[in-house]
Amino acid sequence: MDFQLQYTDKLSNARAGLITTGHGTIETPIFMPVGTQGTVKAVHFSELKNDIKAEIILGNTYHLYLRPGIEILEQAGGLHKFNGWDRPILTDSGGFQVFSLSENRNLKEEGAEFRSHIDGSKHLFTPEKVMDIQRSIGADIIMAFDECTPGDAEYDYAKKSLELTERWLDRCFKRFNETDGKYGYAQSLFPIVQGCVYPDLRKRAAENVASKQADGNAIGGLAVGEPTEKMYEMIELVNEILPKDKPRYLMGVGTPANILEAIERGVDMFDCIMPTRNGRNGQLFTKEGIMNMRNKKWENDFSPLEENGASAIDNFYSKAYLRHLFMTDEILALQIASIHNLAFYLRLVKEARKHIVEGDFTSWKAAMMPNIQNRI
RNA sequence: GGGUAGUUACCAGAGUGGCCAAAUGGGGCUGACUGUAACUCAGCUGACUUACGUCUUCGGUGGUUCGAAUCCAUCACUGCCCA
Repeated sequence: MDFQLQYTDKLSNARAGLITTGHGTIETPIFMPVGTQGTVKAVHFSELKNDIKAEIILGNTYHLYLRPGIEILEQAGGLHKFNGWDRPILTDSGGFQVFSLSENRNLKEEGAEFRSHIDGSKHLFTPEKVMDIQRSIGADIIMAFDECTPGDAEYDYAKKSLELTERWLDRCFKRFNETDGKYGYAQSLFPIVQGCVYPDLRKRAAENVASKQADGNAIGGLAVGEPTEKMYEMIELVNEILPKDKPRYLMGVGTPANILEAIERGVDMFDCIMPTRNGRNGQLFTKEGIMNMRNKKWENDFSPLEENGASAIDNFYSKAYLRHLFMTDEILALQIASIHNLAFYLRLVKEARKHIVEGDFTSWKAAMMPNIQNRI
């Protein structure tokens, strides 16, 4: 994997770059739709390419390990061959599941012991095993196995958690360097900065991560319960330390506003379930603000979903029709909302990139911020 | 015409003398959702009120009772069965 830093904003830390992988290139800043189980929920790949213009999607190690399982993925020739997505893929390591499925796991030095949320069976995820699984899945970018610390963790817990994550990181790199990709193209391992909301922990974590000289670096453990301002502070602090010539990936974030704030602070890559999950739950993101499509006020509003929207479906379908689809529990509602939101997110980062290149990112962002946070 | 069962909030449907503004579903209204155990979850849904609370309701009317959605009488309407 290669990263070329193409432009840097004069008034902020915003950057535009180009990532080259074995499955094509990615223009940054980029938003990566989440496809946990090898599918971006409710969205066909043709729509992902043509309407949404996704350049890279995510998969999840924990979920793909449980189903369909590593054997099937290897028989298929990796996730790209299995699901037919021929562009770049990034897999999360399962570190977030250590956090989100915390009732079903037991953390030990060796690794995280999980109980499957599907059948209750026991599984042990070690850093080595997670590297092996991600070799079998075959994503272009794979993530270190970490503990995603809750945003409200006490200092002592956060410190112990970070130390465990750092020991696991060394084991991840050791295993990663001892093995090769299985399908004829290179994979890159991104380490993850933890440290909760504590500046000294974040600083130390960022320095440790930077020392690995990886192809790219991630910031994790944010937007997990801490105040938003703390998140921005941590991003600033960490990005002062992470290498400028490598892409920076802010994991799991966030709202459109979060993303612009993070781009301004030098983040290049994003993923979030928000456009898809919130879309399925009836929430639409637009450049005018956020709409709840179940609201009665859309009942007889036959105007397009979004004027000059990011995809053709915005003109094709009306607000009243989409509301009708949600109220009657039609599957098409989930599809339209997911496509719309993802297209909006992808256009948002594409426009951010354009304005970074043109040199007016800061003023463009300032004009965008009030609108995209508006409730309509 | 005879018999029988029934009539409860937007719908369905519990409740058979005080703990009932009335269970539970559905529908409706509003909100939440940030590296996806999520087409999920939460609140509200008689009126007025920020709330405490007050008031008006359980087909109509009239009774019995300290007290009625619940008991009695009668009227109206509906389902089913028999002619």
